[in-house]
Amino acid sequence: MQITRAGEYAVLGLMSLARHTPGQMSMIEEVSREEKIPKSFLSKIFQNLAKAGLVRSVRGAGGGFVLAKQPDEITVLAIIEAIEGKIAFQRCRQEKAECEHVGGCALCGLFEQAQDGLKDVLVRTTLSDLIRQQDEIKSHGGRQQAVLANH
Amino acid sequence: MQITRAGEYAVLGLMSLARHTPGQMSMIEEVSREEKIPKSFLSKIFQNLAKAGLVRSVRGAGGGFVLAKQPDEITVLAIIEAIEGKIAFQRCRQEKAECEHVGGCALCGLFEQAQDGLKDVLVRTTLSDLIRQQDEIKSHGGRQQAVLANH
DNA sequence: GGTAACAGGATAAAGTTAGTCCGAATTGTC
DNA sequence: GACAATTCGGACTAACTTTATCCTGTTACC
Repeated sequence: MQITRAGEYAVLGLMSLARHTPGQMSMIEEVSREEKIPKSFLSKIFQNLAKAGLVRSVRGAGGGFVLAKQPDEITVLAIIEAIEGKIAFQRCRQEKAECEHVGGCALCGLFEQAQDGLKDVLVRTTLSDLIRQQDEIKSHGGRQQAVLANH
Repeated sequence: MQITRAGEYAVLGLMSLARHTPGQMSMIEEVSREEKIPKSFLSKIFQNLAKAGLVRSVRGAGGGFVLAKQPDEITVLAIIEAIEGKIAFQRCRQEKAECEHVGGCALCGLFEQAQDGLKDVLVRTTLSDLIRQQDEIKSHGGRQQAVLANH
């Protein structure tokens, strides 16, 4: 029951892109150094983000990655699902509506609710929200609790 | 990002116990057959539930397992955490308040929120809620959507 | 003492995670 | 056109987790 590192790195990596001036290319090398993420792993992750249409990649000298959308149009849910696939707690609903266990479907219903609660939080937060929060944390010396910026 | 089978089996197994008259022993064998869960695996799971104090085990002939509390005192969260350990999405908050990634703590804060949203759903549902819902699903021929019994 | 039941440890196969490595393709520059 | 910079894509791997199974030991009842 954890977010994978790949998902975490994806969000951090995109935050790094978002902090740059819009349209400016960033190289894997840079982002990797900035966020302390293994370079070759990050490169794999960005490949998938490109496939998902969240970043645009440009090869060759002077190439790199740019956000494909505005930071406030990219939700954390979209990023995580791009890397980890659709969030799906329960096994049953996916294909058939009934499961073989006696109490199965009551449980599946509950898991669906739980999953929705989770998604709800992740879909309400965008890259720009995260960056704003991060700035606040930094400017207050990190002494305070996490800020709940979205309402 | 999934509930493990062990966690799922634990809930189903306890639902099975809860359907019996209070105080009546159930054997692994029975529950295993009823819920179609591998016997030896289920036995391991119940061992852990016993350690967590959710069931009482009695050895020897005529032994088995009984719920250690009333079904409405056992939340799904308690069951899942007994089997899978504390739900913890984020890595950072656990020990140190700061993480090394640049945008790290903003992200940790978000994950904490998401995790709370999830826990909230799981803690509001007890074994008896699940059983009630299951009865409703069955009595309506399973044609309807999952019932949201808790408010 | 025999049988029924859980306890607990060892083991194992399969799947997932977290990377690494390398050659190929693409682009800009001289 | 040669060369350097950079991503793309696939193969590979080591470690860990999940999902079990099996065997021996222990406890309780008769």
